[in-house]
Amino acid sequence: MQIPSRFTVALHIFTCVDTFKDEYKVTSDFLAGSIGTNPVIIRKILTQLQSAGLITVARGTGGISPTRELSEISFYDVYQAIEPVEGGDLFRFHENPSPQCPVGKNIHALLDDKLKDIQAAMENEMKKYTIADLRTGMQDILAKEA
Amino acid sequence: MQIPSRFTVALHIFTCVDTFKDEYKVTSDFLAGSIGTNPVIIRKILTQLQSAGLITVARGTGGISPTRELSEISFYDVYQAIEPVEGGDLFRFHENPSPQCPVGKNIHALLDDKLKDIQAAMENEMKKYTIADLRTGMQDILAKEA
DNA sequence: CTGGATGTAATTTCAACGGTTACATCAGTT
DNA sequence: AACTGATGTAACCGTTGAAATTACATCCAG
Repeated sequence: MQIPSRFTVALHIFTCVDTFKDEYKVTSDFLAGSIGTNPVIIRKILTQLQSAGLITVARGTGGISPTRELSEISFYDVYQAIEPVEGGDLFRFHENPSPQCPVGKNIHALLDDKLKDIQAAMENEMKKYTIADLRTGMQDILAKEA
Repeated sequence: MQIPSRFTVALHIFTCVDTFKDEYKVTSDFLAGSIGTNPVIIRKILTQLQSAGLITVARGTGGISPTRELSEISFYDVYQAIEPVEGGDLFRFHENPSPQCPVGKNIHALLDDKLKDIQAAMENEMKKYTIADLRTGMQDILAKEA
């Protein structure tokens, strides 16, 4: 099972907003064009990013603004904003291990900390990258193209 | 989206096989009882573990045996055996970024290596744990219970 | 050859993702 | 005040995959 494309779409949104903020009015329609999807999909993701306090969205006129310095918005922040899994467990656990079985009774105690370690390793790596990296990375790419 | 419970089920299977190998005949029915699911689910997972070369399963009489030392079977080995995603990408990418848009055209170049880093961090942590850790961990738990 | 076990196809249920239409709401502009 | 263009959101659909279940063919030790 893969982490849904909402995550890469959200990163794409941040990159577009920063790249085009002085050049175009970056609306959900504009973003949908760049990303290749439906404006409603974009708006749903924008709503999630708003709820997480990462951006503000102006109604009526349109316009998306990050609420903090881009270097203070990590991939992990975006991931947490986008992923609806309550509890935040990366690994789904089978729900009915037998309480009669010595192994079934203790399998959670045995696995939980290890699974948390693995998840933490991923999340810590996510914290190392920020939207500012996307800004500079895209600027480099576009500078080389020109 | 969560990684499916097949993964924790597979780890549960390995733990049961090791814990009960001298005490019971560990069949798919037996395992289904401990795990709290259907024997066919177990058999499908056993088939995947066989295909990956991690275990052998005796037909007719039943019986499951790891093909290597438990310390040589990592969580990552199990994960790879169980997860059917071709290419093995953890992050799903939106499929139609616009080739007309400067950002859309370059978003893959911008993100791919970063996503790979994050995935690698998770997988490397998975390689640190082995089935031998489950053996000793479960033995400790059961020793304290007694 | 028979009983108990695995292998596997077929089907069902359920949930989530992504897409789409439709419409209410909002905020500048004229 | 009405218009215009944008966001917010509900409702629905199609597809996919997970997990469960039934049914049956196949295998092999005793």
